[in-house]
Amino acid sequence: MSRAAAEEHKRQVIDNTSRLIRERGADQVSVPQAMAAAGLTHGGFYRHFSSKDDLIAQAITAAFAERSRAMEQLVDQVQAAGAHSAERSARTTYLATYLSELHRDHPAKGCAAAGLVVDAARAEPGAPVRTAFTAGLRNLFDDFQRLDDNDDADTNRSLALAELSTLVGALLLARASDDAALSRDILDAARQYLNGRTGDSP
Amino acid sequence: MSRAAAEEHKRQVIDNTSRLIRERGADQVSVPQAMAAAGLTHGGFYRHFSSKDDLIAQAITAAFAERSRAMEQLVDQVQAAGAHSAERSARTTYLATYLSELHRDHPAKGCAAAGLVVDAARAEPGAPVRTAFTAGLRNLFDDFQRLDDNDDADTNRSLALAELSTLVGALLLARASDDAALSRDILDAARQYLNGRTGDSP
DNA sequence: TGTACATCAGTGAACGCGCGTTCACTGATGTAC
DNA sequence: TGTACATCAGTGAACGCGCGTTCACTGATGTAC
Repeated sequence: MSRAAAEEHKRQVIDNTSRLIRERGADQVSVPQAMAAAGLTHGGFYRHFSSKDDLIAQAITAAFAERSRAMEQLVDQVQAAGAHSAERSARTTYLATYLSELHRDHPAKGCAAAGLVVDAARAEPGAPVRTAFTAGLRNLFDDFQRLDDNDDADTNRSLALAELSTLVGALLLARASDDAALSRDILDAARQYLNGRTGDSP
Repeated sequence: MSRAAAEEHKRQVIDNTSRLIRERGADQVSVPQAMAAAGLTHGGFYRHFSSKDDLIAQAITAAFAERSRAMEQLVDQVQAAGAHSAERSARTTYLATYLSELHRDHPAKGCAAAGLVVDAARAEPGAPVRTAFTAGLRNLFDDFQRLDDNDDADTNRSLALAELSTLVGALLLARASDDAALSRDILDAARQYLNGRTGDSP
């Protein structure tokens, strides 16, 4: 195989792993599985990664990057669809998408913060997994804050931290609830709460 | 050993496991470890539990029950300390305690919903682990709602779902952030957000 | 452009380890008379 | 109250399994001349 092919294989392993870990958690994705997801056997793993932890950290970074690109696209789409107050509209769209049953039921392609927060929380301080998560999270806060920018940047940062906390908490609780009605109620309550806060409604 | 002693051993295994899984996650607590935490060897495990999953489900139930008792005590204390508007005060106290660095740094004795949400979310629908979590969560919502009861019960339930989502999300993100300042900012932002919402201040 | 050699991505077998679970056994507790 | 037996909580060895990691090997790609 060519070196370009090897690079492509590595990219595929990372991308597929970034989905697998959001769905099952890092512990439930083995090295053989991560390699198999890219059509490879496990033996060559250490040509690309220094350890399983190394792969997981890179997969976390990739998950946040993928979501950041999706967020940019959403903003572009809303702005292209015309309309003044495009930013507020992007925010409302983001909330609706984030708190949808689709997002709840498909963690593999979903929010990296929600999908990986516990894996990061349970890692040792200073571990690559944790620093990768923290960097991605900081980026997510910035992206989210940009959705409803206003004059007071400090207030807004604090607001972004709190609102994203609500999004992550609601999504996770909705995913864990083994009762369709309760699960939907949690998503609806969070959407109402966040929209009501700014006087916006879906 | 007497049968009473056996019962006591079982209780100890469940209680210790309920702390271990909140700290490390269910996957990171082995049957030998759970037994050792009660001073036993692993061989006798299946006299008490039908499987590891059975123990985990019971430990989840125990974790929620333990927290529910703590919440009752908090309400009693606030009410005993006198004061009209005792309920609003109980709410503020609960928020401050929940979003404290102490709670963030000690998941083992902390909120069961935050500590176990991902373990439940990753379990199969209908699995004992999930139904135990859901039952406990429903109870937690009820308890929390009672902290700031008002006339409109429906609005209040929705509010309780959203506010608890904020608490859980903020606590988890604060635990995962590998940066002391960011971690504190998240807790502070959520507390401000939730207190500002009802016009209450710490 | 063609040949000779070095590189290295990927394979598949193997390693030691801890997992959940099973089982034969022990001996104190509880029961029947 | 005392004796004989049944129960069963707990022990420790063992099981098959999948894990993360290592390694000798292969053969196509890339480099030097």
